Amino acid sequence: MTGSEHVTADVFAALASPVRRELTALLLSGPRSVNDLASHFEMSRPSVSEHLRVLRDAGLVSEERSGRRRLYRLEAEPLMEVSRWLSPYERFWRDRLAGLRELLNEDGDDHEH
Amino acid sequence: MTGSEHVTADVFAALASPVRRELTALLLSGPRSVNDLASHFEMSRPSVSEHLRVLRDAGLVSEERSGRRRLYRLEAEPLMEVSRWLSPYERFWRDRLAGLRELLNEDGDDHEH
DNA sequence: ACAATAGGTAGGAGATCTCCTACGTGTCAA
DNA sequence: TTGACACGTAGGAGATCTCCTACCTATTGT
Repeated sequence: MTGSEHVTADVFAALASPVRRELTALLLSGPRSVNDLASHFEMSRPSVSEHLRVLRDAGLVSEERSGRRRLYRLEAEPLMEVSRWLSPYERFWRDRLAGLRELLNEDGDDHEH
Repeated sequence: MTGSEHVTADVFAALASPVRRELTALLLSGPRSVNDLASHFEMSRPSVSEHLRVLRDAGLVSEERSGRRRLYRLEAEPLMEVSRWLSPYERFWRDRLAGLRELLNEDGDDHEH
């Protein structure tokens, strides 16, 4: 049992591509159609479609059909999982920073005038 | 300028592999040697070395030579960058949850007895 | 000095990723 | 209905990833 690894698995893989991170960033401002999204990239529209499929498979976006267009919408859950995955590491670097501050305080004591 | 994309770039790619996420998890408890790390995997030690190289290139770990061993240590900075990358999305899902709560409250009003 | 230990590197096989162009499907407007 | 539009899918070329087995170097203990 790898615990949280199961769910987080392909979310990280999906976010590994700069194009897909840019897509999620574009969707922060609200749902958008494929052509709208594709217009922000140099690459062909079908390629953007494929990136959207990867994001969809990871649960990061959902699609809603509206006439002949499809609106892609950002989904929060997988991102919350990334946040949860990150939390032990947050504790880790907080401890590091705390240790650093302590060290600086000792140094400050030495140099008090 | 893609802003935060620059630094975050290969960090996400490095974390895309389950093996490498497992490696960083192992390093949470402190620095470890390569053999120590490799013993937790089915795969060959050279392959683990390669994964460590990817993590090192992303700045996620550093190596310290100690005799004939090399201790790998988790580095906080790249993880903090992931956290910073995540923060606009945190705002996004907080808004979503707030909207959901509001909806539930309205629903509660309808059902008051 | 020599064998054993710790670990990186080379080279390659096979899988996967990323992009393309062509083409198919559903929907709207005239 | 017919053409234009919005989008997905197929198939394939080339790059990259992931793992392996050699093999090499540096360090330690005897």
